[in-house]
Amino acid sequence: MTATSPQGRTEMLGPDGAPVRVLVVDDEQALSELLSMTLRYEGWEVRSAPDGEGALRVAREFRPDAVVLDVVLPDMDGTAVLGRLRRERPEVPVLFLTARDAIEDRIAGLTAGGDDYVTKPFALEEVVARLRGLIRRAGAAPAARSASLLAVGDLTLNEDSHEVCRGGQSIHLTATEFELLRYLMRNPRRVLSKAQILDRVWSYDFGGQANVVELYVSYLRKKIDAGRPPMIHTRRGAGYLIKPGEQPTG
Amino acid sequence: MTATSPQGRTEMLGPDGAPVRVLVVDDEQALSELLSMTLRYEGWEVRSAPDGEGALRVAREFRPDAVVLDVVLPDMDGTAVLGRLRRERPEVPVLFLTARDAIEDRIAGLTAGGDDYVTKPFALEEVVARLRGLIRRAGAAPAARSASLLAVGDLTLNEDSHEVCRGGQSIHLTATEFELLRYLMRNPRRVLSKAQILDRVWSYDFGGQANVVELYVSYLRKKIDAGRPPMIHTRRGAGYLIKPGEQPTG
DNA sequence: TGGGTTTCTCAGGGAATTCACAGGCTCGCG
DNA sequence: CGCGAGCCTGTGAATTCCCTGAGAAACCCA
Repeated sequence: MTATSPQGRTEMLGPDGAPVRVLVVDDEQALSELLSMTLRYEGWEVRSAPDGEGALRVAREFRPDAVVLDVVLPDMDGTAVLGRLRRERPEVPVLFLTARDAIEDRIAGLTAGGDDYVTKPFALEEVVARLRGLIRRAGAAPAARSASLLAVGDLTLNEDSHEVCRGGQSIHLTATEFELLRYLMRNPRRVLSKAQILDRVWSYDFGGQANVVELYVSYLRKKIDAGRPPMIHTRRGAGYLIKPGEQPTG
Repeated sequence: MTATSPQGRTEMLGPDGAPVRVLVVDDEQALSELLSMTLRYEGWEVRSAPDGEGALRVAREFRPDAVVLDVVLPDMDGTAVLGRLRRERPEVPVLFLTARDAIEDRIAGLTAGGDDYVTKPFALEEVVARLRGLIRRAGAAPAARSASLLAVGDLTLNEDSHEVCRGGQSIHLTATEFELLRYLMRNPRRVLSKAQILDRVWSYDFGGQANVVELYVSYLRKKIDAGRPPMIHTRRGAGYLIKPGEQPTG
């Protein structure tokens, strides 16, 4: 189900070893494309539809392993799409996209069966992570729904419990700090520019100063690297990267 | 996917073994030509368009493997071009060109998946490097997105982590030093004139003295060659070249 | 509604980097 | 052997880039 490369980056495969298929349903074209491209880059096969009817049509022949579904669609509402989708593919997990101020209990109703949701405007890293979680849990036998654990050196990050430890010691992070660390840890030993980080960790409509990234790197360092061999490194003029703290080798 | 010529220069080939096709979209003619020339010299097949409409027309029949896209175009903005481009070629990676001070609000959310960007004024070597990265990663499965490693003798340069080692020992370089070394190492055993180096490693609007090149070669030697068989050589009146340090064959 | 938490802006300070300048050195040629 | 163009490199100034403290605004939870 999951293959690990020499670099430690993992690629998800479907039940039959073929790439996972994801259906994106959203009527905002720009958003739909942003999502599709991002998910493709994760190695998934992606199809998209702009409305409920289209979604059902595509789903029938594409047979997706997961669906990203905007709750508000031009022709029918999320509940209806979900219902008719489930009639044909009862087991497919769904990630809902919803406005921030959506009615709470309605979402609760929608996501009853192990589904999940993110609120707009979302961070791409968030969507990818949730979708990975859904797919992983849907594919694994109920007893074997293992947590997905990222590790770099003596630093570990549990994507399910949001637990972060360094050297066995638990560390509390805020949501943004966690997201940033996850992105770094999913790309160990790779220089990530501030703009790249901004694009993936902050919501797509963030219009603020680029130095929030610096700020949050600073926060992370205080919590992760304090009094220890530093793992978060600055490449001046290029960006940041995370790698195991080198033990002084003689 | 990558063939090595007798000189050690590597040439990229597309998925089908044919040369990689790149589409350049920029309305500044001088810049567009500069880019096209440079990319052609890399061994790629290049077409260009001055505006969004032209870009879409060319893309349709040229079927590029990658696109270099100026965010600001006369007829429509980068987002619109991107959207319509993606509708026809969903998987094509895009390298955005943007003004330095437009990073925050324009690019945020634009660089989905594997896309990337450079800010004007850029160094040609930077554009080529990023484009190579995009094409390489777009062709590879996510798990196989290995780092691209340049090596000359016992000197290695990792383009992902920006790590440079000689004889297993890590060496810290500044951004400009790194860029210069990369250019040298991508052209081992080949004499590069100071003018060539200036054109590729420094931004195209650099207006300073030509002896910055001498200066930075000097810096590099101190870090790379210090107390070791020299790898960076001067060809008086011609330029510089890098080659493996000869072991004294006495 | 109120207090604690989190996110983010702003600005000052500090350090790394870039670059010009200029004097000294070297190589190659006459 | 001596000269001059071309190259090397020390010095130092200006700049850019990054870090971080302080505080305002937004958010969350009871």
